[in-house]
Amino acid sequence: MSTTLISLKLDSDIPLYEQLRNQIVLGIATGKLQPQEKLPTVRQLAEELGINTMTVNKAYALLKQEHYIVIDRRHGAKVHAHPGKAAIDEEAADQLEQKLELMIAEASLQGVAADTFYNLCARIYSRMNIQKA
Amino acid sequence: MSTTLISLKLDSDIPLYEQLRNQIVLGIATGKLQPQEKLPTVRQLAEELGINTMTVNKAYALLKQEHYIVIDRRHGAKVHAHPGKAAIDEEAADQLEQKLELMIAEASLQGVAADTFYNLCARIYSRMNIQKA
Amino acid sequence: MSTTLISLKLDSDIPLYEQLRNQIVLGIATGKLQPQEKLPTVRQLAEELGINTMTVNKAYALLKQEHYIVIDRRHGAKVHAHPGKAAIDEEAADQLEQKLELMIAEASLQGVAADTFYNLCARIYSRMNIQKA
Amino acid sequence: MSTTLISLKLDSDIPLYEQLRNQIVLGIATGKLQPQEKLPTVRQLAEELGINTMTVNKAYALLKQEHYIVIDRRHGAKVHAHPGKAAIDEEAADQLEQKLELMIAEASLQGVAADTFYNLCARIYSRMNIQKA
DNA sequence: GTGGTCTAGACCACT
DNA sequence: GTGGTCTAGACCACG
Repeated sequence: MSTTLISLKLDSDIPLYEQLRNQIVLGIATGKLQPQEKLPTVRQLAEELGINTMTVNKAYALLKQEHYIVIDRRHGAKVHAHPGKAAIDEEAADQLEQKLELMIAEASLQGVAADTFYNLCARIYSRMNIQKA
Repeated sequence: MSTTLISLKLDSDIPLYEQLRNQIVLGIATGKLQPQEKLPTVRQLAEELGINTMTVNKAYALLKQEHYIVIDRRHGAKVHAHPGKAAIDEEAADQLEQKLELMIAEASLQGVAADTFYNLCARIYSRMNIQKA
Repeated sequence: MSTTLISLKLDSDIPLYEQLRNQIVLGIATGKLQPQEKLPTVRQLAEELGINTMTVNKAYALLKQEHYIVIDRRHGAKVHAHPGKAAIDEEAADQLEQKLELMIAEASLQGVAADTFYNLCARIYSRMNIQKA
Repeated sequence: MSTTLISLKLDSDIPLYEQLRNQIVLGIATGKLQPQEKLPTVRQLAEELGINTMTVNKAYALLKQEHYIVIDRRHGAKVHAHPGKAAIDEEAADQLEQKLELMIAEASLQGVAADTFYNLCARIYSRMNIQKA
């Protein structure tokens, strides 16, 4: 993983560990991080980013819990082998719908029409190398 | 406003004032709260929800700052008259794109295909009474 | 006084009585309200603006206290005869300086250069019919 | 930051959190607070000033929202790096003009001539270390 | 140790 | 009656 993938904003409202988690998720979805690819060790990544190892640790633990990565004692952390394999559970689906609903509501009230919103989605999809589930 | 509109989860990781803000935004976007409609007073809502007035106050202040509602000294808080009037600024557009990108990435990795995602969007749009700007 | 002079924003952060006071002060400074000119009665103005008489009353009392108007029991409220006559007292001068200092500070931090600021002042002066003191 | 920078008037009609915000803005504009400089912690400042932490918190939140300061989760609040970078938006410009108009009107009616007013501005500008944008 | 959130209860300004 | 402000003191999330 080239570290240029990760850029943290220290003064963001989003916690560092969450920014880190988000960017790794994005990396996986876009194919910049390949299935089975080895991630840097907690210590390496922490040093490169200039942040606390605890913070990286928390991000990795979260990613593991969400099945985005697997942690192997012998080889460290690796991207999960089968992206999209885990069928979406009902809870995650609900949460997705709620978040999307709020986002669409906000966009609409700011004057973003449905067409514009769909176009934006399409643009995002096209620039992601979405892995077939 | 029927209070059934609002339901707070006390054990959520989203702050109460933000949950409140989100649900009011949703109420406006879906037309359950009409433009110019009067919102409950800070005290009323706080009592009904069993939370502190300061918490409601913070939510109202946030909504006011975002121009979702206006505060009339004589009659309390009201839904803003012109939903969708305020043109989206560049910063908000960027933020929308980033949030949407992450959401699409997560959905994809959970096996939600683009088609499914678009259908979900369509369903959300159809149940909102999007106000013409 | 033509009432078109006054326009209140019911949802402003500035109290109604203060908005009213400000606009009358502006009217006097720009010459739209002439020295000795009779102001509407409290009741008239309140009705025209659709606000409470107490609010108008408070504005008039404030203007009287600041010597912008005089209140004559027989003829109601009138604009003070000698605008600019009352020499500025030290307290008012201090207050002016502090307010101006804060305003200049904010403007500067928002990227308004001194030149731009002076131009703005000049424009304001030119569109006021400043009465000779 | 030397605390002598801040002096609150408990009996003022300006809220404490706003006085605090104003004085910090002034400190930044005058260069007494340098870009990137660390501000006292919420607790420290509250104790020094003898006020509640929530009040300081509110002032900091306001300054953050206005982009005067940034909050770094690791080290607390700091003065923003680029003073004057954010271009003034139309709304802020309008508000500045209105406030300045009222101020000039009041000054004129108190016998402050245009020359005197310009001199006052010049004095204020000269004692500020206006940062180049 | 930092800021962020929340509570219970009080007082004030505005209309 | 409304929202706005402030306090004292508590707990939590983040790093």
